[in-house]
Amino acid sequence: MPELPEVEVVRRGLVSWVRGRTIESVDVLDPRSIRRHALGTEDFIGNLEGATVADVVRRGKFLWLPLLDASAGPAAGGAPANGRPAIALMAHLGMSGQLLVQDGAVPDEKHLKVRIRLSPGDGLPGQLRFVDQRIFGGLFVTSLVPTDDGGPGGLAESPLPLIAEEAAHIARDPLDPAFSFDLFYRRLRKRKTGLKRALLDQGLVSGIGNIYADEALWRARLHFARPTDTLRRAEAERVLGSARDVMLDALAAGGTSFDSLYVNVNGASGYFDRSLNAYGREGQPCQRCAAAGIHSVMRRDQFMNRSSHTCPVCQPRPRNGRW
DNA sequence: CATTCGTCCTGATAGC
DNA sequence: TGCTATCAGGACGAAT
Repeated sequence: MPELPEVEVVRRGLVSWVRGRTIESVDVLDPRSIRRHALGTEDFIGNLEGATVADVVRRGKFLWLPLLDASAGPAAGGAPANGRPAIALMAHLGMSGQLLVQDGAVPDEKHLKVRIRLSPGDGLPGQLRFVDQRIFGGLFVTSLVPTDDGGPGGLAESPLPLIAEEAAHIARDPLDPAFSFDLFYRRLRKRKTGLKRALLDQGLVSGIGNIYADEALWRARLHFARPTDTLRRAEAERVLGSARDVMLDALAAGGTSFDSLYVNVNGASGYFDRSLNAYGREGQPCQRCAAAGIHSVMRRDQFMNRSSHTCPVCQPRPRNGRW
């Protein structure tokens, strides 16, 4: 389940393999994987073929490749005179999406959805492949628009102050140097909802999914149903700091691979799942309580149609909790 | 307006 | 063995 650290691992991997290369041809093997491209398969392919990958940029869990259109100079019309990319290939990995850099001789993956053939590079693999089992993820082409907040964000600031239109509503993430805690806290306090709902809301803070939400809440000793409008500043700082720390740890470990669906661009899994303290630990002792000599068993609750893992001792349920 | 809910999907697994 | 039911969940549009 790719969340921010996993997407960032993919982004870093892609940069060295695809930046500066030209898209020669595209096969859409399953149109469901480009359903967010409203104009259809032909238009999708037409936008990509002949374009050159200028960069690989991320905001939250959205990843995109700004494209330079070689066929369209100022004379061809439609292209920006300053030579800046106007469109991007957008990717979201959803639940099970993978972006793999593969040699063309490698047999098609079972769930290969889109194949992108790249211009020959010096010993570089020839294809970028989008593989997705559950089809919650997808690819589409989108416009690049000016950002109103200084840049796309992420860990590697793009030199271009442009953001993919479909990612413009997404908030900055806790690892982003330009993330504003004050803005986050102000907006959090106005919400009438539970803390985990807020952490999962990509418009408030991005990059956090179910796994890292549970880990951040556990580290901060806060319950998922805690009403956001009662959170003290120190508590909000604690949970945001925990989210940042756990995602930095995961990034250093190459990402989490809980069920082997997530892999980096070379198909290798991260190993952060060995370090999880909450997610998937139902019925096992709470590590923090055990270290303090207290007996406590991690529990799992259904919440928002997904699982939430908490320690009943160090993350007590609030009396006026909001599910 | 803010918030919550239903929907999209497949494969692993449990239970009979 | 082979069937069915259940579960996993990110993001968006619809509903409240």
